[in-house]
Amino acid sequence: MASKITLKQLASILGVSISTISKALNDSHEISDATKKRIVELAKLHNYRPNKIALGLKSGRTNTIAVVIPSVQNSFFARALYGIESVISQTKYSTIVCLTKESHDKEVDNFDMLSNGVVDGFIVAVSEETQTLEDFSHFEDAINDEKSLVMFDRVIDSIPCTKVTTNDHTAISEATQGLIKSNRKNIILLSAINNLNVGKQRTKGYQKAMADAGLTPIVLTSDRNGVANTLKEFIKNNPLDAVIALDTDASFASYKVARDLDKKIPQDMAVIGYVSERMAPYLAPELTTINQHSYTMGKTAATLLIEQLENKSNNDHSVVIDSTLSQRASS
Amino acid sequence: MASKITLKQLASILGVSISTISKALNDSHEISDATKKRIVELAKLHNYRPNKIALGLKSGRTNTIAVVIPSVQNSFFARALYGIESVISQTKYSTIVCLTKESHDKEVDNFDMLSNGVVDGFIVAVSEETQTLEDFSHFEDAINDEKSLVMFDRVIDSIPCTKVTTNDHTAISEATQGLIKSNRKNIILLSAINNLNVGKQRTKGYQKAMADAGLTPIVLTSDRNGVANTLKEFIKNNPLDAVIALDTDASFASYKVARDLDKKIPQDMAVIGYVSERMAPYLAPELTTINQHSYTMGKTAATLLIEQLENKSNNDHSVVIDSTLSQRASS
DNA sequence: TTGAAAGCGCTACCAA
DNA sequence: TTGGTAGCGCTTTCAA
Repeated sequence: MASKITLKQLASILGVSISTISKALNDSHEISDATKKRIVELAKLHNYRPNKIALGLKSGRTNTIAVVIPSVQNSFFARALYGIESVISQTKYSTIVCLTKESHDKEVDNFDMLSNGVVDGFIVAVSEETQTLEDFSHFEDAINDEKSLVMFDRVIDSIPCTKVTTNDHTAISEATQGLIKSNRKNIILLSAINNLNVGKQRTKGYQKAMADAGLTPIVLTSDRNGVANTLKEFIKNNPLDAVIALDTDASFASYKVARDLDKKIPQDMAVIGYVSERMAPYLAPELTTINQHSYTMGKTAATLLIEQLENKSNNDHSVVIDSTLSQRASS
Repeated sequence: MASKITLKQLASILGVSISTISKALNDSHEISDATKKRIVELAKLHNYRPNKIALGLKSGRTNTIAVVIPSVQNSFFARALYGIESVISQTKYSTIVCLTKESHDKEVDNFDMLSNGVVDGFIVAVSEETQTLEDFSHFEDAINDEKSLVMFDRVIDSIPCTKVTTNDHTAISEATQGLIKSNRKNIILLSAINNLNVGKQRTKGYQKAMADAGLTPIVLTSDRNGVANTLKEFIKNNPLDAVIALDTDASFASYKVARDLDKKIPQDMAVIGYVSERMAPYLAPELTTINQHSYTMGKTAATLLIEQLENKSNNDHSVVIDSTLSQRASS
């Protein structure tokens, strides 16, 4: 069946006016049941679907929202996206996903591209580069364009919009305190993401807890590939009885180094890490993690955006989702 | 700065006609350099951006393509998406990502929603339910609507469109043969994805290799959570010297069971699995994997779609990306 | 109960 | 070199 039939064509087939067709299909009371029926039947026969673009032009709204995130390979964002999608798909809205790869240019491009009539709102986790450059004009433009905007996880305080964050800082502080309470003294922090703001935030939580306890914080940073060696070199020359690993690579690397150097987890070396809840039980021993509840964060961000879109309430409130410690055998 | 300025407004500010503005902004030779300059300056001042929706209505094309995939939590699709995105973002096109969660309804909804003027083409990995129900009318409709269509990984043979697949069947056959050659006799296949067609395809490759060698194939299936126990129970009552694990959960579970039962990998039990190339080296011993080159598959699918979009060549050809064995220490 | 016409923002054809 | 106008597909007054 050749598709792509328009109101106009339908009208000429039936020999009625376009507006009659339009009204009938929208079940207007202005149209008699008889003609309504004829029209609906013909439309069904031809598999008529209203052209979304034309509707968008007319109404100024497209019922589409954009999710702009750095990556989808990172399990945090993958799961957050899942949460977002599960909310949006229950509504009349659909989702555009854009990946920035932490690039400011890409982020700006996406906003430019989508702001002009393509989407009604944005859910964004701000790219690293944008945070570094402190160039936020694309966000301001979007707000001026009367787009709804929700930031999650990576947020910019100075932009007036709804924000969904996690209290990472606190969670990691508490985790550190827990380690201290169980008599660990040489607690180091291992990170393959200290180029990222998130990494720095988490680091602060650790440093504060250590300082409060009168202990010296030690932060080991590296890139993804070098993280295992960085830790290994450190252990060879320094005492260590606990590691807090800031990301998946650092977490797995800690286990690898423990094996290589014949250190028992948690006896010789406790480990607390960031790994998806699905993965954690597969490690031996099972890894104690800091759970950021990515799915919930995504759902929350989406719910808030939808509310804003519907009420047009120019809301600018913040929600904090508590990160929690998932205690397992490694600490 | 209030945005959302239109040609019409620009025209009234400058006291010229809309078409003059349009032409000037498109750098038409019909317009004098002087007025062109005035207009471009004003446009820049007001941060004018053409309305994408209006352009779409006019041209019948939107320069947007949809990627319709089951999930993004699965590292295969996450990486494939990365490949797709890296190609698309080099072009004038942008990407809409839709997640079907293996649901036929969601897949059909997405196609319905996007076919009417929203996107120019589709890249799709067919959902499991669609394969089971064998209801492919949404693909046919899309083709009738003259949308470009590329399927990857999960493809439907009977639909005339470009396809990018992998020769999983062969790769796993060869892996099995390798195991046999190194004198493994009791090789079992472990799968948490045998509800999926992909799983069944892979299983066939294993079965064929075993049968060819005169060995009895043994297929252990389970869901994600039960997979470790399924293997454990089997080992307690049966001889086993190699495991081929069809998915990430089965792969990790094999390691867990080996630890629990004090089996050495690969001495007592060889393991070949499906795990992202990033993860494999973290396992002890490092896991031999079947690498599907997800990134390459994504890039290829996107490249083919773009070509089709540009040439309007109604291409219907297939590309096979070889899966390869990444030999590591576990086998 | 039905239809004609305007208009969403833009491009392109044809006149001036 | 510039401007008027039609039209993309649709909704929505206002008239008939």
